[in-house]
Amino acid sequence: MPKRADAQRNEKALLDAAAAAFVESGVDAPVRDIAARAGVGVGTIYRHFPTRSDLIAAVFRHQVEACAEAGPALLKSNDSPHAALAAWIDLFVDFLVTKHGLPEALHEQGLHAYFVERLVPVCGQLLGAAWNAGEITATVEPIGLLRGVGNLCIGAGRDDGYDARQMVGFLIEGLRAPAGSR
Amino acid sequence: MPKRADAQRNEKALLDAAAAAFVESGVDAPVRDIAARAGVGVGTIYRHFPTRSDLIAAVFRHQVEACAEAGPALLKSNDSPHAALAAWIDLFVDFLVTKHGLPEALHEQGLHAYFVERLVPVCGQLLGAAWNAGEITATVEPIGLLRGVGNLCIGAGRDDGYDARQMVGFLIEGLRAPAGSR
DNA sequence: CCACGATACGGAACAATGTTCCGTTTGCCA
DNA sequence: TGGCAAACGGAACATTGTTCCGTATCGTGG
Repeated sequence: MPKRADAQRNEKALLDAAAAAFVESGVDAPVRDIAARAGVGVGTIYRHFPTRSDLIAAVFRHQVEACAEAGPALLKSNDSPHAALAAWIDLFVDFLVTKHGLPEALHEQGLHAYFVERLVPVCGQLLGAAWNAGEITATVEPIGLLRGVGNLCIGAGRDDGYDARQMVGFLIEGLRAPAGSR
Repeated sequence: MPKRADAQRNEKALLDAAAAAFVESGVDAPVRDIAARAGVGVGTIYRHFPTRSDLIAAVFRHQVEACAEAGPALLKSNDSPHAALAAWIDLFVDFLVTKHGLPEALHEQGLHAYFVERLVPVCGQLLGAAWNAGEITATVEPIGLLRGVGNLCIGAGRDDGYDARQMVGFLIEGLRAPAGSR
């Protein structure tokens, strides 16, 4: 049976309010603020999203999806698999650095599971292709690489002297270094 | 004028208690737990260490100091400045990965300031030497590199599939990549 | 059109945590 | 030993995520 009309309305209002709050105050925006913005009580949030992480995941689902789907496409449109991997990671970084607080939130239980489930297979495919092409000789777990990149994005966009994109660039470039030099 | 005897005693008890709590529960150990361990009230903690970050900094001061002092020595004992840098970063990583929660805490205001103040100059010296030797061609801010390494250490030592040391290895190796390939 | 049961809602209440405040206790010196 | 500055303890406050339950609302069967 379909949800009640008010429930559907509230869910959408919550997603909109959360998105707005995340833009304005970062992903750490307090649950109460989001509830107030949506004009509902906190209980309503928790009925729709059992955990703050679930709400965050729901808000960003579309963008994560888009990122995941871009993987195979990049593999086709790039001559070198390593270049495709670099381009894909770039997309991931673009996504992360524009969401204040998301990279740090990525360590929360539920959110972490969601990102891993959706993105690790894609990363694995790109990494595997680069390995097969001989562009990478080290044994790297897809999940390890993604977590590394996610971690490097922590604190990006505070315009102090930290350039997450540059650091990710080094990391990806380092993957290519010949085994002998490591 | 020297501190009162009980104050001195309590400060030492607090440092010991905090160190023990950090080993057992990580750097996130609640202030109340530390106070209880030391047999003092929370007010006493705040009189000695205005902020939790100050307490953390105090507990690890010796190790940070040792790390900082190792920099110039490594520069002398290594043929290549890049190798010295790698060795020094290794020391830093060793320090971080053995302290549950420290890398994430590194973003707290006071703690961050302390680490930056003490370690950035050392990192800058190693980085400068590698640059002068032509082993690094990119322009990298010492603070950026340190933050990157610190970030990569987040979540290390939970023995899930994340190998912070490996990621840091890639990052440092990536510094060396010729400018044309970036 | 209305009553009624299932569904959903609101927000008070709880737990955990960092931090502040202030009445009380204690060390030290004259 | 008396007194006071220094230090103490822990209750109290603010901020969070989360849970709970009495109340309001929706939608359907009559």
